[in-house]
Amino acid sequence: MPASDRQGLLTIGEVASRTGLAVSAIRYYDDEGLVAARRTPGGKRMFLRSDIRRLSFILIAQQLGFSLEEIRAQLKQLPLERTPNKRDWEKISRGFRAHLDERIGMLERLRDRLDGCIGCGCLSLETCKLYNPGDKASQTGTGPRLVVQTSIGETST
Amino acid sequence: MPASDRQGLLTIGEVASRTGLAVSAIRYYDDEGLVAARRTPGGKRMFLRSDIRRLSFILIAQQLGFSLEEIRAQLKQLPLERTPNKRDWEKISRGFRAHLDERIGMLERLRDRLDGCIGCGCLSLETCKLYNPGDKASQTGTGPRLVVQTSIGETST
DNA sequence: TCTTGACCTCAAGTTCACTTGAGAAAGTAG
DNA sequence: CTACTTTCTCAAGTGAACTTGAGGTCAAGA
Repeated sequence: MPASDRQGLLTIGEVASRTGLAVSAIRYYDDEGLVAARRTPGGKRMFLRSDIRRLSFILIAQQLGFSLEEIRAQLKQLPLERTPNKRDWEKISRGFRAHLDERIGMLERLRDRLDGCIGCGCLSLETCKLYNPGDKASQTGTGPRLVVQTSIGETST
Repeated sequence: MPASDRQGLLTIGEVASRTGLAVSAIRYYDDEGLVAARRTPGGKRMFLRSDIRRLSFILIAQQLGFSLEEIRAQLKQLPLERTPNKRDWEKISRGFRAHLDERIGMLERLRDRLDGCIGCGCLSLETCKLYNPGDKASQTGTGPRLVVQTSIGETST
């Protein structure tokens, strides 16, 4: 029997063409636990329609610069084995929105600073404190710490 | 003679502690042509003070998700061998600001879309057209194309 | 002069997010 | 049943952005 028998489940190829993702990428996300495909007796992956939503979320969050690790943390709030409901998604999207706001704020702060620097004609990132408020940045940590910090590690809710 | 003889030039170690970058990273940027250190007769890298500015720019732009390749393109507008002046930096920072605005706009659009989805309680990324306006995204290109596209490839000025 | 620390080069290793390839099995169309 | 497409696993490769390590040099202080 063709596609009608499969209880609304989708093959990896179908999911690929629906999301625009490569089949290999979807397999990778499955291996990494970002989605949880079930299997046919023959061992083929079958996806819930709601998995498309998960994958969409992954794509968008990635575009925003979140790592798969961070995205995985967000998605952990969703049930893997049942279709997520309203409440489930609301929780995620609220947290996501918070991160968006944070990121927008960071870019705006940077832009405004930059405006100031253009205004004074220097773009002296040292002087304007856009970068490395304390000069000796190397003492404050391993990597460089900027004013524009991101961090999605902990959900601040 | 100690640091006073060096005509205002900085060693790689000094640059590292000033910028918070690892020495190895600075060497890498030098190899990649993102900065252009001169050398002492003995072969040691010496940097202009203005190179700190270049490196600061690299750091900030990276935080915003620009690749070294893209950053290199921006920095190409600066003279490598002389200390960049007001005008030089103004040009860069204006282009940079444009990219910031673009990125802020993209995030705001996404946030507003997401608000709508939270409002209707679905976060149906498919339905809400946040992602893949035409469903069959795979036909519109190789990778997934989102509403939130970035691209800094061509400077639109 | 000797020693120490900062610096050098070059090759190889690392992490992330995948892709590619080989070889095999599953499922569908005729 | 045959042919063909899709899918499977597993290993290895890719590119970006560095880091690490080995082995050697340079320069300033005791």
